[in-house]
Amino acid sequence: MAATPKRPTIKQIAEETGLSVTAVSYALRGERVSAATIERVQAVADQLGYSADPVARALRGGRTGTIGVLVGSLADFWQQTLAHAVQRELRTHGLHTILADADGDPAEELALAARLAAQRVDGLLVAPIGPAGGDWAKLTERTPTVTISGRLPGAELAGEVAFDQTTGVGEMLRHLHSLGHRRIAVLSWAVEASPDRPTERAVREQAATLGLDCEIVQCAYSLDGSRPLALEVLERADRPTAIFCLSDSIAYGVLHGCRELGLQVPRDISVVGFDDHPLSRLVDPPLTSVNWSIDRTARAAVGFLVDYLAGDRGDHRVVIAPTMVVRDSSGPAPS
Amino acid sequence: MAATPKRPTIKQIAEETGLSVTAVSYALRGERVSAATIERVQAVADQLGYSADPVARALRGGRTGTIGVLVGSLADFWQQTLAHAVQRELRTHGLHTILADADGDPAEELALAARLAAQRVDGLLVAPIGPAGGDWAKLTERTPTVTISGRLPGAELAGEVAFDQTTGVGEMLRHLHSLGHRRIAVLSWAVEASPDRPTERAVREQAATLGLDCEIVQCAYSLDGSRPLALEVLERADRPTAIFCLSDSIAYGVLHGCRELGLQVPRDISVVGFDDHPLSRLVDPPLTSVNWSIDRTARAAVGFLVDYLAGDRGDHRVVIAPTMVVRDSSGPAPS
DNA sequence: ATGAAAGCGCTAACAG
DNA sequence: CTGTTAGCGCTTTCAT
Repeated sequence: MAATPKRPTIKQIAEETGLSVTAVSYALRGERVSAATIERVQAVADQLGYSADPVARALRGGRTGTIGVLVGSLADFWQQTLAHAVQRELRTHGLHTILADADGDPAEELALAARLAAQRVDGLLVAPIGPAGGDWAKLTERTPTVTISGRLPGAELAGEVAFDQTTGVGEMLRHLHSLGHRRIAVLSWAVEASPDRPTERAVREQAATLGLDCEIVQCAYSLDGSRPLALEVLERADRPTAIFCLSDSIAYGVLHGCRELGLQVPRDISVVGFDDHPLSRLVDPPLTSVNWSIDRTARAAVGFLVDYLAGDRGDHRVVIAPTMVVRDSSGPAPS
Repeated sequence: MAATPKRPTIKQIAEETGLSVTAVSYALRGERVSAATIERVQAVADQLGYSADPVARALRGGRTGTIGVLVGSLADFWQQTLAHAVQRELRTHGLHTILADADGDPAEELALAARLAAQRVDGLLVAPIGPAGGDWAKLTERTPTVTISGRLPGAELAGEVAFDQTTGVGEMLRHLHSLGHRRIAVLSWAVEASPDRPTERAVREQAATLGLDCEIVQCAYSLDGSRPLALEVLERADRPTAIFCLSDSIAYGVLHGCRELGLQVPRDISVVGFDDHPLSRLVDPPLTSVNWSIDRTARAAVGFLVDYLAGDRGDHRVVIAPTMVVRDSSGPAPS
């Protein structure tokens, strides 16, 4: 370890071949120099096990072939899946991924994004937690950025994948309404940190229209975060007849809580989610949710960024429509 | 975007303050220079929104504060969770994470690890797919590496978190044996790519001891990967009475397949997993599995690396013991 | 206490 | 086709 047999450099190849570093640099990239030189250089490079130093390249400027992916919270199963899908999609374009996780803290997002940019990522894919704080103008000016379901104040975007939250929320609330539910608890994350999330606004508006009594409850992300809260909500005297979780991960925690309390879903209470994680059809009972195709989302987001990097400044915005998926976790309101 | 208002550099601060870059460099790190200078420099730095360029630092040498995390496949839910846990743990130590995903391809692992090293990560956390190929000696010599459940040929390790696969497999097979199962299909991933995985060896040995008829079946990772295969296995004339999945994600796909075929678990067939993903207690039926505490694993792995980086070359090896978790997906073998 | 200069590995003008 | 030179932003001798 301390021995540090350093990695081979372009300079060594230059010495070995008797060429200048410049010539080697070109040869390695197959430019300008003669075919014979290219071959000779390649041979030495292979033999030395040379590969260009990405850090030096990055410092010099130019593309790094790496994209920064920033997600709101990897504690959320759906976002885990999204991150994987995005990464996979990037790979099909020959791009590497650096994944960063704001871990539920909106204040952290800008700092993390800045750090990714400082690492010279060629572009940024951001799935923000909520209305992120800070001024993204400077950052997005220098680093092409595509957002996934969220806004970045001041940002100049290379692309945008929006989710039609209004329709999604509307369909779900109408579904619950049609089942006779009138008092509904809505579990959402990061409410305090970013109080004006469009999803919650949509909930309030649609609830008003339908005449529903919706209480929005702040909730930690994820399974373990939502369970204790769910217990609290479930044990109230005036327990709601349905719980609408703004992420399936939250719903999982609620299902867990229901089980602990001996509550039958959906007989005693309905529980629904909002992103349709792949496992939602396998949990007990299968979770009613709203699907936003992860594949389409990932493909669109990556496509926008790749197009942009290729110089295409076309129309880079798409709205993903929700697909309501009714399963067994929602049923008639108990009378 | 092309306008490129570059990020502030140390040089700009030097000009603003009338100092030399050297002095500024020291001042920013609070070294050598006078308190007054430090303050003056800080003020200008803050005002300019300066932060050190990590790329330049990396090129120069020295620590980058970033750790590379390499996992075998992010398509696997458990590994997603592990990655998150590790990342979180690193963060408590003030370390940043670059996450890379071999996506089920053992041949890719060494290349990805090399790339992370080239990015000047301070250390590497590797959860390999199976007996990885290639020679890790050179890499691990230069970059401190901790493995999580797996071996790296030739590697000189800064630490090792091993899983006691033998005991884990043994307990599960004995559990199935005691329920009367004799013909068991074992679904594993990456069998072809790395035929001698210790887990599978353990399966063969323990099966022989118990007199079980265990067939090891190659299986793509994850939910969607295992479902078609499961269907194939389930529709055989001589269907096994139990399916032992070497990862819970695989088991989820099998459960899905069973449902499609109208097979009741565990009445018609038992299905068990092997890593106890947090959702395994929530699926239908709750999955019998073997738990390797993710938190302990993450904490140990990160702890080893941090210790090592701090100069502590103590004993950096731990074996995580399995905890058998019997739930409802395993029952008596159908007669 | 501060500054000048070298260098990390690579690429890109600009010669020849 | 190939070499010289400069420079990306930072840290670190070595002087002053």
